Amino acid sequence: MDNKKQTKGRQRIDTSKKRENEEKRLVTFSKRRTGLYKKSSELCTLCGTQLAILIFSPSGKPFSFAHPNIEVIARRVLEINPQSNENSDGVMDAYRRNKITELNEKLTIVSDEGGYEKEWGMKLAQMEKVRQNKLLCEQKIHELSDYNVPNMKDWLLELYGRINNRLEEPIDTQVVGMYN
Amino acid sequence: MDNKKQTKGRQRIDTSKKRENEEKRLVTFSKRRTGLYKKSSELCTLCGTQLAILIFSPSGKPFSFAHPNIEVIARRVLEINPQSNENSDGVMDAYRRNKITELNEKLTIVSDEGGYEKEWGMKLAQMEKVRQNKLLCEQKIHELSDYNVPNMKDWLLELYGRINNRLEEPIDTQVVGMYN
DNA sequence: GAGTCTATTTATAAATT
DNA sequence: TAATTTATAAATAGACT
Repeated sequence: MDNKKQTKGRQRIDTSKKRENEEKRLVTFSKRRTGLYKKSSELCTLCGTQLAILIFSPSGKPFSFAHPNIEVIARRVLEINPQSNENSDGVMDAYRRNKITELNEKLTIVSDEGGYEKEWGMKLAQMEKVRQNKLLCEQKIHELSDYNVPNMKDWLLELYGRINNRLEEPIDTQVVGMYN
Repeated sequence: MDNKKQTKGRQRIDTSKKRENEEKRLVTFSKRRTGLYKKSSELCTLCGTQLAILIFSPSGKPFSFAHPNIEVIARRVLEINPQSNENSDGVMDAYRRNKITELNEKLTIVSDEGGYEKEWGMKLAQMEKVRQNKLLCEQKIHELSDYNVPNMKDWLLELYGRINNRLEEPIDTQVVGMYN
């Protein structure tokens, strides 16, 4: 009889460093991003939370995921009753899951096409450009005296500033032009 | 010999509906949020992406996670060389993972204490209040004519609007007072 | 209520189609 | 170049501390 295993199955990878093989890296990005959306969706459903995720690929392409609203829309598109009590193992549920995945892809495309997220994508890309020169957290964050932060960039900067303030050894920071 | 199994082990749960037992729901929220942070962190490390997550618990308490900057700070705190090539299975790496988890918790606390995210938390809570009256995606989104969206709330609204525009059967939406 | 331990479910790396 | 398959790694529900 044929006891030879057909594949080596899942192999352990080092999650503490970047995958250098570009092909593998792209496949991993796609698979794990999908997995992250699923986990996020489940967290929201199980615990009744709201959630938003933004991912910027190295090229600056933005991906996003939000819950529960995408789910609400999915139910609408699939004509599934919001209070449905179907068991998650059923055939219909597998179908639903696929549809939701499709819809998430559509969400990404839609928001990307509109150029809407490009706005943020560009801002982050600019930040990244600066970061590659000098680490962001080594730059001074000042003039953020109130908490009425208007956008993602400032939110992140503010957050880092706060962490920085709590470090035993404060990081000597200074602002370098963020937009050039 | 004692063949009796000590526990029933992991049991399957229905991920298509909210956990009704509050104690279990809180445990699940804590465990899965941690898991989501880990997955997010790995995605960023493996694929070289930037990522931000916002989670609002039903009570409006905000949690956040951002990468790679938190990692950069973690390395600093742990005095680990950024270009370290240690294998992820090593003892030191387990230690590092724990420290990063700790730091993520600190991040949440820090940003929460400052009242910074409370701003958003309140906005989302207000949105939620409206949503419970009438689903958000059933409300009209208008006057968002440009893409220079100033905050999270508008970003979400804009996103939903765009999805809405692509649906075969447009949702008849209208704005209800968002802040009362 | 946070951490540990099983047993099991779930995610996914690599191969394959 | 994107789906499917296989085998294994990783996450986690429930019980216990």
